[in-house]
Amino acid sequence: MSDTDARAASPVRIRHFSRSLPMSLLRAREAVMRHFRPALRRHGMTEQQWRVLRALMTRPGMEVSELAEATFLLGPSVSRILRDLEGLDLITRRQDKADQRRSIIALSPRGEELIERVSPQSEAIYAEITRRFGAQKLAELQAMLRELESVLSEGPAIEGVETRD
Amino acid sequence: MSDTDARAASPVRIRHFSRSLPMSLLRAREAVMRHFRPALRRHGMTEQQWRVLRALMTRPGMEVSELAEATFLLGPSVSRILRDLEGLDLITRRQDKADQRRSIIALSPRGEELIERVSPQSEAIYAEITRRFGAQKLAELQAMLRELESVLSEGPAIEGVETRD
DNA sequence: AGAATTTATCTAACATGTAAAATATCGCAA
DNA sequence: TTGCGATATTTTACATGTTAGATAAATTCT
Repeated sequence: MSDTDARAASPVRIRHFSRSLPMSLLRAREAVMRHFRPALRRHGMTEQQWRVLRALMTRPGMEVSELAEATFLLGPSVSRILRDLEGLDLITRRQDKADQRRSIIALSPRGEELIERVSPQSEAIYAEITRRFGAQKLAELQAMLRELESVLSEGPAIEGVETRD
Repeated sequence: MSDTDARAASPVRIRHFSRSLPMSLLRAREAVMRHFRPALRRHGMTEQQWRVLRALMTRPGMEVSELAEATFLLGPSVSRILRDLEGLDLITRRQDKADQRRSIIALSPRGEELIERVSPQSEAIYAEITRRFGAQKLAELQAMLRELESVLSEGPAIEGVETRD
């Protein structure tokens, strides 16, 4: 859903919403991801699989719910992706002895190899993005994004008029 | 794909990538969209359908490729969404007499009614987002996002090392 | 001890993202 | 006039986003 200007009598009643906030965020993200995607494809990996593998690098083992949070993926998506990664022998899964509802997910040796091969390219791309945009500006943008997220996640949900259940 | 710090010998070899640029953009967008989604659901509409209908408000008729650009949706997605919207009687489709390959898409009367009902809620939500974050800061954020997109869309694609076809 | 509630994860179903390919139409050169 | 390349859109196939619900295990209460 996009933002709108105040209703006006002009023919263009709502600003061109490709410049709304959600759209701007989407376009910016696509402009960034477009550069990473080819490298991922060369290694037969999707963006979401990469996010999972990257998250698993940070610790020797993670629970599924932790992975969902770290990767910002929905639960059902993580379940399916883990199923595929397990089939590709890129991760291992074991049950938590203390709580059998939980699984502990870890990188397999093959998964670690793949990460080793992809990481240098990922870093190189990010370095070039930083160079083009400017490290100072990037830090400012990150701070603003963090603040936007924080401001909107605190306090009550915003509802439109005519709320009904 | 996420950003990375320079390789380090520390145990945390790559920064927690939930704070990478792509992830930050994704989280920020979700923080915004989370407030819009309930209102859309109350009208039985998905976010993408709303984007298409909103785009159609700006002109009496649009081509499919124009719609894809205005809504930042991929061609196959637009095709499917238009099929569904047509089935819901929210849009009309006619062939361009000058070029029969092209379709001209327009809002139907029902579509216009729906937009009239949803728009006030959308605007109210956006106004509250603006109030919470600050209009000045929002403008700055928009400008930075636009610049990021511009910087990354000009010049050559960035490729990682070991490029091979 | 047993029942009820809560929690963690997975599955189902459908919409959309994405890459590749197919189909129809148009424009241009020979 | 015909053939070829380009263009616009749709379709196919598969991955993921999303909501809702199912299953299994743990915790809490009676």
